[in-house]
Amino acid sequence: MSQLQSIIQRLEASGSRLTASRLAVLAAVMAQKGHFSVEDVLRRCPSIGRATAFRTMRLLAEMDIVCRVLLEDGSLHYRLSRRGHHHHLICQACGRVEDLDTCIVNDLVEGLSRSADYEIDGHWLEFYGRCRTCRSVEKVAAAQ
Amino acid sequence: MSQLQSIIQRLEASGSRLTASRLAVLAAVMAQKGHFSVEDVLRRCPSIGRATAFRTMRLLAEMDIVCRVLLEDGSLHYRLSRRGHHHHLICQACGRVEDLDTCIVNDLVEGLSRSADYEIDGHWLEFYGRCRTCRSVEKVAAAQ
DNA sequence: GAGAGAACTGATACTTAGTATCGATACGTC
DNA sequence: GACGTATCGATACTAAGTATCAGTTCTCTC
Repeated sequence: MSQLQSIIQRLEASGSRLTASRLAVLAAVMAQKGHFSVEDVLRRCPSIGRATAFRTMRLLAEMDIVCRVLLEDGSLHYRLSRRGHHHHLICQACGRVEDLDTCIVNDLVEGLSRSADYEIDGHWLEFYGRCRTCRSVEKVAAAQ
Repeated sequence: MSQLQSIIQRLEASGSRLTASRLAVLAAVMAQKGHFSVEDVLRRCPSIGRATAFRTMRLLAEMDIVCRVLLEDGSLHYRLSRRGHHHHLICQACGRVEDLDTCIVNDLVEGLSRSADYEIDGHWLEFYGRCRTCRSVEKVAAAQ
């Protein structure tokens, strides 16, 4: 089953209607390579209303079909999601996002809950840096 | 030396002028108990221009006098900063923020740099939950 | 198939957070 | 005092997202 089919199944199973607008947004989302803003989606689907785009993105985020990516400047982007809780490594040079397979702060959360006597039920974690490819390119450029 | 005096010294040492507006913003920042938005500062200093408030907060953030606090909904607040890189534990019930003494992801960053072959030079990390006080209050309320 | 009700739509106005611009003013230095 | 720079508040603007609303489409029931 293709990724699109699987998403469509999940949408239908949740009781949401599969409308033309939603399919258009879905297609735009799947056409994006890395992370993107709602404005990017709107640019790809100019016939879709602004409110509908935001509504649909919120729906997709709630269903864990897309996930939110927080950029270093604080702006919020989206990205087709692998399912389940995970974190991102974002290349500041090319914008490419890598998913971290598991949530690597679970141990930290447990330790903190005990030591700080907090009930921790959420966290934000994003890493920023430079991927291998961009680093090699920079090295080559610097050597010239 | 009081905290205010120390901040004033740092501002002067950086070559920034110590104007009435900046002192007013500083006073408003120090009067806030937890995290706050620029709008909160503006409410406390109604005579200060909007642009000036944003400018001054940016200056204070750059000088590490305040730090940015990312709320779970993605909105950006500020908070009088302990110096140096650190993270926050934010109580969703009362809004209180606790500072985590050290950056607890340094080891993670190092491991990731090696395993993912990334040069990691920044990260966002915030924890959300319920502090001890709020949890006790909830327990009492639930028992009644 | 008709009708009712819910889900969904795009248009639009609005809110919120932050930036850009600009002429006025204050300050430091000579 | 003159001059240059830093800073100011007012204001208009932008970007991102929400609220509202009348119209449309879908689904369900009869």
